[in-house]
Amino acid sequence: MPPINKLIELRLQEAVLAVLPDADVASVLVRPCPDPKFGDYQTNALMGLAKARKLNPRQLAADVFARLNLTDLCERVEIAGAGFLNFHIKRQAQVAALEAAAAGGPLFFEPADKPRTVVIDFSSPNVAKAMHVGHIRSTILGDSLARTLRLLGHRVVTDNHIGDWGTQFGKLLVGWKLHLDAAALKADPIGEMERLYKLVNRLSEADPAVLEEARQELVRLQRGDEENLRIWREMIALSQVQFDTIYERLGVRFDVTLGESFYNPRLQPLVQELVGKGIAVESEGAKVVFFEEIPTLKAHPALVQKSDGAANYTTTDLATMAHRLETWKPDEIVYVTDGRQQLHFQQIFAVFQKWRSGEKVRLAHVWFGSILGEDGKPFKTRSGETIKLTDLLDEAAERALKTVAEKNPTLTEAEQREIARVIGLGAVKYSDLLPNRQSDYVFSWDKMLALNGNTAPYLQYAYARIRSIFRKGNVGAEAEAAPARILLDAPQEVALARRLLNFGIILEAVAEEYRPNFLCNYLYDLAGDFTAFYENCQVLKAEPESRASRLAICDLTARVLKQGLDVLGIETLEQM
RNA sequence: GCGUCCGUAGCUCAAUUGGAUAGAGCUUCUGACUUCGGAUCAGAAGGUUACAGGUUCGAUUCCUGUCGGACGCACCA
Repeated sequence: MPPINKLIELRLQEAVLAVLPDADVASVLVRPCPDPKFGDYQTNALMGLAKARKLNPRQLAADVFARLNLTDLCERVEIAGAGFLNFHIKRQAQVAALEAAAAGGPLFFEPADKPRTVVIDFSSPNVAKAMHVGHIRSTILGDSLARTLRLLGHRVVTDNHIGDWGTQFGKLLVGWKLHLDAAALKADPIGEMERLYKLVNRLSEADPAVLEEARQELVRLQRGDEENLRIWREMIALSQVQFDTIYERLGVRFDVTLGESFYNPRLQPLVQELVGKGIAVESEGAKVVFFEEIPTLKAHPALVQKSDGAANYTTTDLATMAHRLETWKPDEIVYVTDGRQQLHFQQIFAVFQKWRSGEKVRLAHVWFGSILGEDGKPFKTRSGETIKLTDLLDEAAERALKTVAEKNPTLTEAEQREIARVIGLGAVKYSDLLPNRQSDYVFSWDKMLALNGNTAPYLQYAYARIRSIFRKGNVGAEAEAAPARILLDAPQEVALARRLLNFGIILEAVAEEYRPNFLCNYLYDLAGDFTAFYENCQVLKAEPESRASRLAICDLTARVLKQGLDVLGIETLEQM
């Protein structure tokens, strides 16, 4: 059975169409009430419709109300305020939904009726550089969006667009050929490559001849010089080992990893095509696309070929789009990058409009703000270096370990370490996903690892506490909880049930707006509702019928918490 | 100069097509353990949503202006 809100929504849309046959009912949605005193669900869409048609909103609400038959689901439906419809769900309908989920049915969400194919481009680290804190938001956000869309039944292609081509390889090649420390490369390949780059960078600042040499090496690489290609491929391979290690640690998976260099053969034909179609024109020796018709881009033409004849990242991104369209025929391509690239994406989307105006694909730049230090400046080490991702994850686990050892000293050290790993990783991920992605946020170990407030450890604790009930009561969750009849007596039980039922609405909002923070806030609210239930409703010592019902409610809550955290890429623990 | 984003409680942050009384945590104060994990919970205090206008039945949300901040603006990606 579809979720209750969907059933109401469908019938509401039918009723609206009966009253206003030409209305666009896609925007006629049913939402949870902000305050339970209004009911369980509401719609405010009728006021919007009335406004657009200059109708009296209360009258429209009354007309729609007259066509609505919800007696099987709702105890009552009210017209309220300026034209809200408030729906009070029958207790029995809520119970039926809970029992269906407890009996193994879907967990308060259903697969999309129109599955889409979505390519998600995120993480995008650079060859020969350590992944640092700047990569974390893209990686975590992109992974979470991919997980959400997959759970909702969409076809998702995660594509890691590695930075494996560009001018930095001139300097790297000079360094590799003249200054390579083989032992250091073996011990720490990334560290050695970073050292080489910095070294040559310094040398070329002092000596123009070094800079020229780097330029020459780059040209040789671009022309296909055998030795340079070999070295370049080795740098990529060494870097990929590092990427794989970090992604495995983070639990992030890519379906496809194609570096920028993969698209090199397509660049010149692409430029020719753009010029041939009159989309790109020559300007100051370069090939440029102008946007006279777009006010915000009028002053910002896009360069697709530099005056030296080389393509740039705009060209590469366009070639990448073409490849993705041919390969997967996506309904949607999502780019998860920081907000500083907004102009760039406006440009390539606008070029794409001119170039492939027939394509229906939805292009989305899902951008995010910066991570700041406690001083409000970009997050760096004390000495001003960028913070390496491995160091960050190590420190998270270390800090978590201190707390675990203190709170739970009876566990073995191995157990403590595993718990600390999960908590530390969860804390880092959650603190990245919780803020509205477009705002900058201040990085704080103490806040993300706190056991109070809206944090991953708090949610993991809520989960562990539920699991503890089943351990203590010596009941297997499945065995005892599944067949139970559910009773909603205490107000805390009703509130918790209402929250559980809204899981699917939240998942859909996350997928629609690309905002996992909606889910974070939902899970925190859910944990709060559970705690109120936990404080007020005895489970194990309740009368048999009530006990079985409450165990089932506990199990459903645990499952939603686990599923929700999983969508955020965060693991749960049986004990912590 | 132009553009994008932002300005919400002392601090860090929320707020679901514009929606009903703007919510949390931290901090401060007051309480709650013969009860399932006190790694918890309850209560109190804290607001002219930067400012001034406008649109609307209704604005943190949309429009205009001012102030303040971050970021970006053709041959790096």
